[in-house]
Amino acid sequence: MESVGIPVGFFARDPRDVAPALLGKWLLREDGERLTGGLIVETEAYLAAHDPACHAAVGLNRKNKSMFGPAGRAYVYVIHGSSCLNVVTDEEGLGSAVLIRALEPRCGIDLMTTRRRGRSGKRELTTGPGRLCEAMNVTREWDGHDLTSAQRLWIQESDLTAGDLPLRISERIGVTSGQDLMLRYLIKGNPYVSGPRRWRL
DNA sequence: TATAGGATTTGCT
DNA sequence: GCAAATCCTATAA
Repeated sequence: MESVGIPVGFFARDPRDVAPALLGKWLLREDGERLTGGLIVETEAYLAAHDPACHAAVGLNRKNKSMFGPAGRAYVYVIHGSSCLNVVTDEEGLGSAVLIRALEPRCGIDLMTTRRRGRSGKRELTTGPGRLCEAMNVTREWDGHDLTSAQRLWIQESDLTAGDLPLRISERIGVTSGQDLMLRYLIKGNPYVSGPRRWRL
């Protein structure tokens, strides 16, 4: 597989457009000679305006500043002890992102299993935002990393076209505000989407 | 230094 | 399906 990044312009638009377009794309991680990663199957959009659940809603601070940076960069935060990976969207300064919630694991399964401390269940590897970060060794240190760079941690095109995949949209998971907003995007029927089975049918 | 809270995960019923 | 564990972060004292 050849490493090719995605142009910044893909990310520099409304997260409600970016989030569904990311479905079916690769999220890859290379450290040393070891490649891990998979196909994105579930995302959530966090909006720059009128979205109380978005971390940018409180204004720019030390923790969320990368959210206001250039599109295509990583925004990594920690919650309940777990890291979560986002891609920054929109024009610089607005403060929006897409949370990557689940992958279909494809590369470096063994290494990801090790990082997940032996949890080898098919849905225990990269199903859930905290789990996929643990499996791919993504921590807060990756905050601000350029995900268009095709190096070390990046997103790239696959053979799949997001528009051809069966799309389902729902409320976001876990948020305590803005629950009514339909901003979660998933590949319908994909077994690696988080949550109970009925939520992905 | 103490405390509350959160875009989670896990285990048990 | 639910509740507890976990644990970092921010805020206040």
